[in-house]
Amino acid sequence: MAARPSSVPRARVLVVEDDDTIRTSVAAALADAGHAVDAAPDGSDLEERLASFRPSAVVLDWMLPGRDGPRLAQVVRATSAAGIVMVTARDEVPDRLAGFEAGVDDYVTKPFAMAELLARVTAVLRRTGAIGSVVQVADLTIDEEAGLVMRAGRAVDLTATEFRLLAYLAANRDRVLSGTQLLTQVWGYDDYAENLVQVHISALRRKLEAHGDRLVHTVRGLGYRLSAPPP
Amino acid sequence: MAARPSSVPRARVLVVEDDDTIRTSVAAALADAGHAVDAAPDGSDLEERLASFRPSAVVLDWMLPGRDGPRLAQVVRATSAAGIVMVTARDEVPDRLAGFEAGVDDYVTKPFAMAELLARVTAVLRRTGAIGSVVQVADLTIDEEAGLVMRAGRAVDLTATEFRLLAYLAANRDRVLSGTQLLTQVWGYDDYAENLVQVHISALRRKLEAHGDRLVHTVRGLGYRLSAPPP
DNA sequence: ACCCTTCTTCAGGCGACCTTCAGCCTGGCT
DNA sequence: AGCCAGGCTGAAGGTCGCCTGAAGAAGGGT
Repeated sequence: MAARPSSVPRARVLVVEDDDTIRTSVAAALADAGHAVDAAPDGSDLEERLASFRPSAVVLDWMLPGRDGPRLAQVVRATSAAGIVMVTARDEVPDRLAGFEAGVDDYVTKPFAMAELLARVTAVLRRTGAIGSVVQVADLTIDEEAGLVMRAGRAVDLTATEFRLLAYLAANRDRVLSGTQLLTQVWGYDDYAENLVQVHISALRRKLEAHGDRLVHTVRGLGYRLSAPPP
Repeated sequence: MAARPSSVPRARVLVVEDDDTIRTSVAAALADAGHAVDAAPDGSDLEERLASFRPSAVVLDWMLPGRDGPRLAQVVRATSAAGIVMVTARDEVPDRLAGFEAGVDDYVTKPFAMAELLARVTAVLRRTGAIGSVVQVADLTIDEEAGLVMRAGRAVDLTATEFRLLAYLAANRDRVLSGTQLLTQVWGYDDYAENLVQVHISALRRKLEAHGDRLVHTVRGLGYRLSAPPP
């Protein structure tokens, strides 16, 4: 297997599959793609594994001894934010619908190409935010993984808090986020701390909008929103 | 189209597909599922549609006249946070991989069951956290969660009170709401404050009907009603 | 131990928004 | 046509939320 570039993002992935051959090969492929992998033949100790291993994605077999796929999918969704990729031999439309109803993010039928499973797991990881992706808003570029922010081709120097604030705004671009929401999500505070958010928004604007239009919009009475300026 | 309760989860979905039959049926199915839908036969004006319609998900054909799927997928990812569901007739593993490399979230092959496409779009919407209560009346779209109001594809800037007023009218579309009712439900006032409501209705109309027909109708002696203009 | 950066709190000032008022308009009735 | 109640809207005052400079507090590095 070829050495992979060191820039490939890593995440923790849990594999639950009773077929030994499939389980080990899937686990090996995921590990080779740079992810940390945990594997189990059934879902008997799923809760514990979720709690200790804290996976960002779960590859789940549909037919399992003991509790089956749908039940387990609900457990995963209820107790973690992990994405779920269901793997199954059943390939009828009603089966797939049942899977999506149970809350899975993707559905792959056996036999499958390992590369495709990998691609789908990667897509789910990207979407759940487990992989820091590059976000672009107008001429603003935010590279979460590298911790880099650029505006109109020029690097912008942000403090740690400012960066987290901007990253959260970017992850929810075009949506209004209230002060309380920002405080809990960016700072982790439960109670509302006056104008803490205001001050940091202000600082962010000063740096971000030094050489460009307004990107952080305030929606009076509601909160703030990151979006491209109107033409 | 059947009437639906306004509490059903909804979002904005853009469909780009050159086959007229498929495009209209997909658009209809999505609309019937309660989503606000925009559709285009090709990706020529994709940027504009993304900027104005601000979809939370894009259903994208792989083979399109002009710029093709992968190119368009990259445009979507670079300039918006929308999830992407690729629809294609090509069903070889390398094709799928190319799709995922381009950054799509899911991949459906023709022919597909409409229910499955819906399920996959829903899964993507759920994962992107885009499901909220979106209400559409004629060419007016109200996204309560994002705090967004759009008329004929253009964002409308409302104050907090105007937004609450419109949201309440929309939640009770096609029903007449008295001044007192609006005052208690939107303002929380017990006593009737003269023409407070009138003034705000007036402001709402000025902004809403700047580029379109009348949507807020006054029913003399009874109150106001939000409904599509007669054809 | 000191300094420097960053985070947080405080207070003043400003502007947008809400509300009221007054005059004009519209539609329905006689 | 004329009248009248109800509806509409421009203008103005006051309030409240937001912005920002400045100073204190906390953490990290030398």
